[in-house]
Formats: sequence, structure tokens, C-alpha cells
Amino acid sequence: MSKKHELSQHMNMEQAAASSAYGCPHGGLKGLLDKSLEKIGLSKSEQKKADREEELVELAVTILNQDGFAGMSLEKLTAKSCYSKGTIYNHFSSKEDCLSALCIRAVSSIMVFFKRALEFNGNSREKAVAVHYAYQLYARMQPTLFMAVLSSKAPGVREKTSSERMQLMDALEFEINTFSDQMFRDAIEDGSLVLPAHLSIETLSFANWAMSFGTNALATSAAEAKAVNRLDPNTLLLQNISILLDGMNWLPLSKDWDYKKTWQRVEKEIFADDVQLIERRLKE
Amino acid sequence: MSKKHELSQHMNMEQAAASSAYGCPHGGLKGLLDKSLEKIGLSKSEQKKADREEELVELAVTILNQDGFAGMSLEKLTAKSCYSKGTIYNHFSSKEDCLSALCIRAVSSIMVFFKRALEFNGNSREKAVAVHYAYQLYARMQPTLFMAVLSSKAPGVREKTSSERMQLMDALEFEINTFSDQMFRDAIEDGSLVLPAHLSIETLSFANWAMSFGTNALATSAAEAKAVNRLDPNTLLLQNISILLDGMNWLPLSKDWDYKKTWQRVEKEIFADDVQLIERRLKE
DNA sequence: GATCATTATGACGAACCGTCAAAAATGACG
DNA sequence: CGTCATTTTTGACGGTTCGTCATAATGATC
Repeated sequence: MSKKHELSQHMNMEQAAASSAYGCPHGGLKGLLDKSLEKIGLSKSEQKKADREEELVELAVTILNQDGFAGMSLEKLTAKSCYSKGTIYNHFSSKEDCLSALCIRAVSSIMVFFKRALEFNGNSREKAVAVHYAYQLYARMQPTLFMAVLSSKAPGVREKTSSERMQLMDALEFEINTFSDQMFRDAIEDGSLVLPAHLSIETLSFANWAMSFGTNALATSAAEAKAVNRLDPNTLLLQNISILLDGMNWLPLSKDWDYKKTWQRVEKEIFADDVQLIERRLKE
Repeated sequence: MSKKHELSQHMNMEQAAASSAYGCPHGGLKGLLDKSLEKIGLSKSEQKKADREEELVELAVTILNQDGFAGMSLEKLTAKSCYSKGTIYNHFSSKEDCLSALCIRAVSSIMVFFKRALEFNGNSREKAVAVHYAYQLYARMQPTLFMAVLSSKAPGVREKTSSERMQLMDALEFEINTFSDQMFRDAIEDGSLVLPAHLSIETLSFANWAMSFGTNALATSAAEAKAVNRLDPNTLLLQNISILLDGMNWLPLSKDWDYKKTWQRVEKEIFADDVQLIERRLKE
């Protein structure tokens, strides 16, 4: 029996909508897309597989959001999808491999956010602030996925991840690194930052990342604990970053510039849509 | 059949040594300890249970270190211990509850480290540096446990943790918070730190924590990745913290004081034994 | 040593993992 | 078309882990 026939019984509207865009076993309107996609140099079967992987990752994200990190299982993914176990394992060599796929998706999204943030019109330190805003925004939009990225670095997960995916992962991380380094290079270039004695660009770049990551991770996972509750979550990261960048002597210093205004401008000028999305979700 | 009889067959020396100190079902030399322990106000049965819990947590830690986070299971704990499933579940209401117990153990150890660090002879900023050293040292000694503390904050884990353990956890976190805040109070007291405009002690304390946590977490879990590899792991945290504390204007600033020397003094004067332990472990 | 309360045991059903032989779909070629 | 080799899909299966619960063992009390 084909799982296809269960569609109308077991699928809710959301899922149906999601998968009809691609199509189960030999799905419907896909032919229309094929031509344009073949241009990229993928054979039909390769393209089909890529499409399905996209579909499965999407589905896995919804499971992750519903049932949390530990609740995510390939069994559930099999049940929710219209494919069978074997096919699922044809895409993901293991549960951990699937998790890594989710993380690649997450990091890619973050990178897109970062690039959007960079379009903010301001001085080099303001641009850095905008990038931090983007990071914090993503952490709030996708808390589980955000934390999952960290878990995916655990040895147990890495060991069970396919080597191709590992390469992709590493390449992405390298891209983010380069991106971060570049922000500091730009700042040195335009004179607003002078490399402190004994410190390299890499060191500053890492410190910057560590602070942002640490703040977001604690804010995300310790949200109910008192340590974080006592502080204003909206400007937590801004404050922490301001202290750090002041420590680097990145001009203009926070005493000479209203970065809170910058923060709000970023919110309104670049990420208004996404913020609205969060707020709408909170009301429900 | 009692599991006790399997001891000589299935237990290795290590485990046997560990459990003989307490004793399976109605273990041997325990009576000697009972009197002194009763003073604290626990009945024999309560004490016995507490002892066994201690033993189980110890055992769980070894499993965690061997098989990693995901590999830890109450099934394995049952197999390695000399008790049965029911008894194990009598101590831990679920796998997650057990994990929380491990984290409580971890945070307690960290707190002990912190207090030792505070005994360092130096100015207030040096003492803060010593505490960071302690944090980083623990993260290197118990990387899996260190990361597990974060995972235990996930909603899925908290939900399945017994309420008593949750309370203990929250109390511990509060203690660490208070401890951190106090460092800043002391610094303000002795005049080496002036509260910057619009910033509270809580804000500084949190920034300090976030930076330390972020650095250690990234260093621990991204050790194989290039981002961290390119930097010196031993002074990573010191550098990051130095920038941050400079940003707070905590005197003496890093340009006026050799904190690398402080760092090394802390290592030698307070944590020499533990560092040796790590290095010995690396050689094997 | 008879009685009752507490604790320990391991068999059990359910969920999940990852594998694999068999079935179905695909597509190349006459 | 029909044939047949290749590729993909399927779901049944063995193994592990979870958490529960009826039953058995233990211990306290009189």
C-alpha cells in the first residue's frame, strides 16, 4: 500500500500545503518547475531528490518546534511525511545526520539575516550592532533551532553525520567567520578601530562572537530562570556588546553615541516584518 | 535472583571499588559511617537512599563521559549498577530527572571551584580573573558535563524533572548569581570599579557571565572547528574577559597590569593539582 | 513470629533506531 | 511497445531504551 493514499486522512492542512508544493512519490505540478531547475545542471532525479530533502528538512523543523530537541525522531518524520522509513534513511544516514541538516539550514538563515543587517545605513560600529540585532532576532524566532546548532557540535553528533554534510557545515562556519572578520577589517580600514596591542583581528572577532552567542544562549535557555528575568531582554545583547566594543575602543564609544537609537532604527528599518511576525505569534 | 550475585562476573574493578564504598542492597562496612551521618538528622533509611543516590550519580557521570550526552541511558545505568530498573526509577523519575541530578552535581562542583578561586591573593579584578580561570578549568576537566548543564535548561528536560530537584537547581543558580554580583559589589566598594551610567550591577554581572560562558561553550564544542583552532586555547578566555572588563573600566586596566601573569599565578597557586590531572590525562 | 508498610524486582508494552531482502518504478534498448 | 537491468522504495524485523506495574522481598512493630 502506498502511503500516498493516507494523505486526506492523516494530514492536516498545513502539512498538505507544504508537501503539495513539491509532491509525494510522483507529485503533481512539479513538471512546470523542472525546466528552469535543470539549467543549474542537475539531472531530473537529482533535482527530485534535492526537492524532497528540502521538504523533509522543512517538516523536521516543524517537528523540532513542536516536540523539542529530544522529541525529534526519524520515526515521527516518517509518519508525518508521505515516504517510508527506507526513503527517509536514504536522505539522512542517521538521526544525527538529520539534525546536522537542520543546523545547516539554521546557519544559512542566520547568514542571510547577517547580510541583510549589513545593509543598514550607518558607521562601521553601527553595522556591527545591526548584525548582533540580526543574531538575537533569529535566536528569538527559532529558539530551538538556535540551540540545536550548538548541540550539533557535540562529538556524538558529528561522528554520525555524513561527511558531505560535515563539509558543508564547515564551509558555512568558515563563511560566517570570514564575514565576522571582515567587519573588523572594515572598521580598521575606516579608522574607527585601532588594533589593540597584542591582539589580532581573529581575537577581536572571536570575542565579539562569543559575547553574542553567550548572551543569546543564556537568554534563550535560561529565560525562566531568575538570572535573566531580572534584566530587560530586548536590550540585553545591546548592553553586553556595547561594553565589549567599548573595551576594544571601537569608535564612537557608547558614551558618545546613542546605540539604543541605532538598535531601534535597525529594528524598524531592516527587520520590521520579522519582528511583527514574532509579536503576532506571541499574541496567539 | 538478586543482582548482587553477578558482581564478580560482570563488574570491572573500577565499578566494584566505586560501589563497595557504599554497598549494594545491604552492603558491608556501611554501618561504621551511619552514626556520624545520623547526626545531621537523617534516619538510616533516608541516609541509605542519599548514599545510593550519590553512588548512582557518580556512576552516571562515568557513563556520560564514556558515551556522551545522547549515549547516557537509565538502561545502561541499571546494567552498570547493582540495582534493578524499579530502584533506579525510584531515584530518578525519568532520564531527564537524572540528567538534572548530574547538572546539580556539576554546578555544585563549579561553585566549589569558584570559592577556591576567590582565595587568590590579589586585587578585586584579579580575583574576578581567578574565578574565570576556575570556570574555564572546569569546562576543560568535564567538557560533557559542562555542556550538559546548558542542555538541562531546555524545556523538554525541565518538564520531566522532579520539582524538588528543580528547586535545588534554582537555588544553586541563585547562589552562583549572588556570588557573581558580590564580586562586582566588592569592586565598587574598594573603588576599582565605578558603575557606568545607566548600568546596574546585575547588568555587569550578567555580561561577565555571558562572556565567560560563551567563550567556554564555543571553545568546548567547537574545538575541532577552525574558528577556535586558530587561537590559543589557554588564554582565549583571559583575552576575552580582559576586553570586557576594560570596557567596564574596572581598574587596573589591562594596559596597566599584566593579567597574563595573574592567570599563570592562579594556575600555579590555586589549581596546580587539577591542571596536572588534566595534563596527565592528555598523555594517556 | 504474625502483621502490615515500605522498597525492590524484572516482565511488559510502546517508541524509536537502523538494516535489509523483496517489491516497485525507471529508463535504456531492441 | 516489451524486455530487462538498474535504481529507488517499501515495510518487516531485531535490538535498545523508556517508563509502568503487579508481585516478591524486606523491615519495622507489636
